[in-house]
Amino acid sequence: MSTSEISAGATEVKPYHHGDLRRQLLDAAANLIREEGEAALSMRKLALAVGVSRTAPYHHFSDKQALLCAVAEEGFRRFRRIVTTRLDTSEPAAAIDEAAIRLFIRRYIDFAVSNAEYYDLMFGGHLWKSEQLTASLKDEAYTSFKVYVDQIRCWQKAGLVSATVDPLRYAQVSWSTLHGMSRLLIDGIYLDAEAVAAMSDAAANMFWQQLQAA
Amino acid sequence: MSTSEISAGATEVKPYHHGDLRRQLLDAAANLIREEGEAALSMRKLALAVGVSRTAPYHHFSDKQALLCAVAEEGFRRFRRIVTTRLDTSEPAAAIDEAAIRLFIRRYIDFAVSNAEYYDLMFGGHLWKSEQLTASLKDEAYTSFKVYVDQIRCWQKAGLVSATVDPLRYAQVSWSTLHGMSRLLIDGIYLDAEAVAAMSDAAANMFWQQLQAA
DNA sequence: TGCAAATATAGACAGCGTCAAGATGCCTTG
DNA sequence: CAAGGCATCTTGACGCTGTCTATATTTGCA
Repeated sequence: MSTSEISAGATEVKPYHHGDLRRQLLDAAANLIREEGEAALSMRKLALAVGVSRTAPYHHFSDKQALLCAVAEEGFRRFRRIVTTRLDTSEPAAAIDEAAIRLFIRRYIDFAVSNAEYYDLMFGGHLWKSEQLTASLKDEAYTSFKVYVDQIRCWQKAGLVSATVDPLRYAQVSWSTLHGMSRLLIDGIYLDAEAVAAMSDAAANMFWQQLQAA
Repeated sequence: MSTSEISAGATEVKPYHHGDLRRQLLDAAANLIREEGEAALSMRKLALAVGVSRTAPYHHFSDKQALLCAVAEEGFRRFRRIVTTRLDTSEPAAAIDEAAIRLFIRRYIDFAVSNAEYYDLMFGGHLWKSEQLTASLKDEAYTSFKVYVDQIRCWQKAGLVSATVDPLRYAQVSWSTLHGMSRLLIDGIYLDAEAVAAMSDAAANMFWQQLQAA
């Protein structure tokens, strides 16, 4: 029973050239990481999962690292789409109160937890320490942060935030909080899933208080 | 030129039984991780570095995981020694102000950054998600956190901290901030080493404000 | 003295990332 | 329509990894 015999009977013929490998590799990689953890991802398993030989992926990604970078970029794309919707629904820069911050925090944490396989790659040391990360990825990350800082500057100019707040420092510290909560949850150190909402709200309270009077 | 000939001339004889393997493995592991990163640590390189055969370490640690757990435990021991000195120098629970918090934060961040090889293992997902981490390690971590929460409760009872603060939530959020800052620095995402002090102080200001009036 | 336990060793196996050489199909240019 | 370059996919190979098994050496206790 050769492959061609099977193919003749089946609807799928599986041509020599896959045609959509790059896309499918990225998706399969994200799935594998989500289900079995980043450590369990191997190029060989990945190739097997997609149904090609072990070295086929190397025609689309120079490296395992390059593949992981590409997955991370995908993650940043999703991240931007979710987090930048924080203002778009309401007025440009008019509405900023504790509830708005609460919503933003919940969105951030929710993204991190439910897209842990991407978040790990995006903000994990593995890629950032390697010096091999794509320039575009670096830009993407820095831009995201800069947008956050500028947002605060904007609120400050509009008199919605205390003038004594240093936007850069506030951004660094508050992002640290969000990142820390995300990491502790993802890494399984904070286990109490019910407490997430309460923690988020406590953080919102702290941020808001800081923004109002420093 | 056989080994025994060398030994005859040298001061070190290198007996069949090493005698101090476990200790030296732990130290060498920490050094290797510090110098080349956690990913670069292999049991074989470790054995080579200490001067024994590749399987010798398995008589002291059942697993690579078990060895990493032991290194992490060592880290917790150092951590406790450094961080719990926050009050011991001053009065029991009398002195608590922004300066004290600032000092505590700087100590925490400093430990994390200058002992990154331990911090990674102690609070990294690698060990915690694996379900294999030692019970004693888990206890050690939970105890550290509980001490932190109790400290705040104590201050609150003494009227040094606003009654509206929820000690548990505050502890969770503030630890998240410290952990987040540490991770971002260790992972090379926050590169500006000069900003660390400013960030720490900004965090202290935020914590203090929260503790005073919630 | 002798025997079990602790400790060290070499050998072997499957799995990993990745390089090199060869096979196959697609697309363009004549 | 033919030819041939190019992207893609394949198998083979190498050195590295964690760890199992079987064997050797040493220590310490009966």
